[in-house]
Amino acid sequence: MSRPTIAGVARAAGVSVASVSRVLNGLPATEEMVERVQRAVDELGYVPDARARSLKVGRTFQLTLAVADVGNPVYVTMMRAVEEVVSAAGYRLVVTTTGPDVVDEVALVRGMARGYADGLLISPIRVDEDLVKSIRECEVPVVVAGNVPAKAGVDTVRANSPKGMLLAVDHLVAKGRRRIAFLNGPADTVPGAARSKGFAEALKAHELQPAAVAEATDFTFAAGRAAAPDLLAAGGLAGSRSHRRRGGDEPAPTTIRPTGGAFDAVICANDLLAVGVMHELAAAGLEVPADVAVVGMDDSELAEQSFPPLTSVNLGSAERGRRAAELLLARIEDNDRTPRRIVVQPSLSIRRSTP
Amino acid sequence: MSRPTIAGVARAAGVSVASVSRVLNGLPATEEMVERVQRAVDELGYVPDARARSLKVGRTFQLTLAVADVGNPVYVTMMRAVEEVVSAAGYRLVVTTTGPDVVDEVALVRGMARGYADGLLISPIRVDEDLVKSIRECEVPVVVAGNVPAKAGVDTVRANSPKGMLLAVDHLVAKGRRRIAFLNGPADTVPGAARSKGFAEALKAHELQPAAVAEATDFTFAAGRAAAPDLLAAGGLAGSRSHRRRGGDEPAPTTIRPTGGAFDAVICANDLLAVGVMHELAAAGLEVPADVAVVGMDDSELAEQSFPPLTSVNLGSAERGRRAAELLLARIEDNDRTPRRIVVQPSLSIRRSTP
DNA sequence: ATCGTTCTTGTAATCGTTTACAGACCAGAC
DNA sequence: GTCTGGTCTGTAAACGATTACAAGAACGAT
Repeated sequence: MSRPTIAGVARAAGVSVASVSRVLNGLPATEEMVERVQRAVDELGYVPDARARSLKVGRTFQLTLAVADVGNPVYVTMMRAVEEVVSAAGYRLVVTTTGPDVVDEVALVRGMARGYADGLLISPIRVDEDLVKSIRECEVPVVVAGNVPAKAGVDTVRANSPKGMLLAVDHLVAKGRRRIAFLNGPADTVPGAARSKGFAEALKAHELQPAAVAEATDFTFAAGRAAAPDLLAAGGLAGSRSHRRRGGDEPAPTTIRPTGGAFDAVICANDLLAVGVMHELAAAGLEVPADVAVVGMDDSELAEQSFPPLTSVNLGSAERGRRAAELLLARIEDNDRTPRRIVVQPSLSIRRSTP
Repeated sequence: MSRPTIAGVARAAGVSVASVSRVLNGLPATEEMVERVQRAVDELGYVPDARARSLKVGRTFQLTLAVADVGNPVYVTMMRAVEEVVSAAGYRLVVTTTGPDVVDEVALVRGMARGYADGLLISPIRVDEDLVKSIRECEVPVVVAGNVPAKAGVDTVRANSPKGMLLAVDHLVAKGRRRIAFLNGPADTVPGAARSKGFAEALKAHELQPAAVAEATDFTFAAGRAAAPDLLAAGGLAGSRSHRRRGGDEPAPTTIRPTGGAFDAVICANDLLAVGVMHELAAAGLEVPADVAVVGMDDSELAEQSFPPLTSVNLGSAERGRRAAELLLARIEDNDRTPRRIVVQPSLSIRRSTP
């Protein structure tokens, strides 16, 4: 036997479908009516069909969060924050994953027109013309967690990577490190580009030259490990298992060897890369932070789980999630409001991977 | 202007809605018809409404995966495997998160009757009568990744925790460890109960007594850290910063001190707990694996990311995800098949946290 | 008793699709 | 020329809810 419909309930209660619908939605009705309907509903175990309902009322009370890589712990922070806000507002949150390809994201955004959800929260890793276009034309409200051109005319919440980079460099310099290397993710991604620029600016602010720069093929642990040898080689540290050990708190020598020299600190574009690098540093016989200080970005749960715990730039992922969710709810409420562009300020979570 | 409907397309193409629907669904039509419809669709940017479609055909072509804790890396392994299988079959996967409370899970299962998806894949952390009942009565096919009574009459895919425990103990014993401690998660959970039983059996098989047992309040990193002091105290290792150091490969002394003695190995009910414990061991001045060997369970991405990399019991999360997804697809195909109960065999991923 | 309010309930249209059914058309066979 | 059979297309009825509108009931005021 198939599941009961509102017509079945109406029949069982001896009333009309309209009445059933009304009591179910809390519209005024006599006490007796409420009671009869309630009984029939309980008896049949009736549950209204969300598809039919949303077809009629034009809302699904679902929101979609699209993330590129479920394996990246920064998303769990963000997801938790988003979930909290939207569920408090009476929405269900469903998460879908796009691949690293921008075409998947475009397909997803276009697909929103099918009416899966009332809004979309997307954190694109790569952005191109197509994606911007699809977002602008999207049938449902979209907010982007990340950097997208203003002309897209869409609400955005983004991090301040350059400022975050500066915090990291400030900290390292204050601890006496001068030969700072940088491991980026793919530079053709939004965060990759931002962090690359930020790193250059931050070093310039301190009148330093980068000690070494490398680019991983992905924002993943494996890519971080794979890229580390290049970085070590560029820094003249490759295979230096016999690298001189210094006492923990003794400041690094101040002789600044510009680019190409050995480095005493490395900043990584996210925590996964940083943890990957730390593994390779250990394998090369280098100690963190004594020989090389390591700074990650995102301040994800992984940062405190790693060993040594990772000093990491907190780019406000929880706050970004929260603000983005709020923007989305506000836009669903009023689609004519002018798009906001929120920038969340970073902070530095200092842990033991830096002196 | 609102988004176009099939009627708008029909008007623009000068044909009937039925014809539009037919060409869109690839039913036979003349070449000219196909071409006219196609043109109108492209011109208007028409995208069919999934709600209306699924209301009529009774299928959404969506599958739901419900996980308890997005922060647990074991789920990313599983999620990836599930995603692969279901997307190959032409379904969208949406992920929702339940809390640690069984009432949330019951609500979710009941809610499936609203027609959000064609099937549900759930990995419940706690199971009670209500949950079993709600699963049995669920309107859409459900498969459970985890252990649920056979009388629930539902497809399940589960791990073999006792066997996995045995692999861990075998390995530790082979390396000369005899005083083995155990950090469990909450014992009132499905995995907690299974692992507790498995640990006891595995020790018995080797005629050993547990060196110490503790129970964390959750399967999380924080809970692992919080529970570690108890474990160390129970093992007489509390605050033993001056603990005697042994050479790395030298076997532990064979004097077996039964329960209450210091331990030289600890098995943790999942990887997060294990990493939490490793942090506390380090804080207590103990070295892994020289002083204490550590074994995790799940063999999640975190196991290889941790430092030292964590020896972990692979409970087959990827395979479980894959098999569970296949069962779900098969049941959607034919809801009358008799429920299968698949058990996935474990293996041991040996890394550097054990000698 | 009649009228006009107000409150409650039922009838039927609607949301955007799919699809059963019937009608139109055409070709070939007699 | 008529009939048969086969395509192809259009009309209209679902799917399961919400809701505008109308009708009926109750009740007090005149």
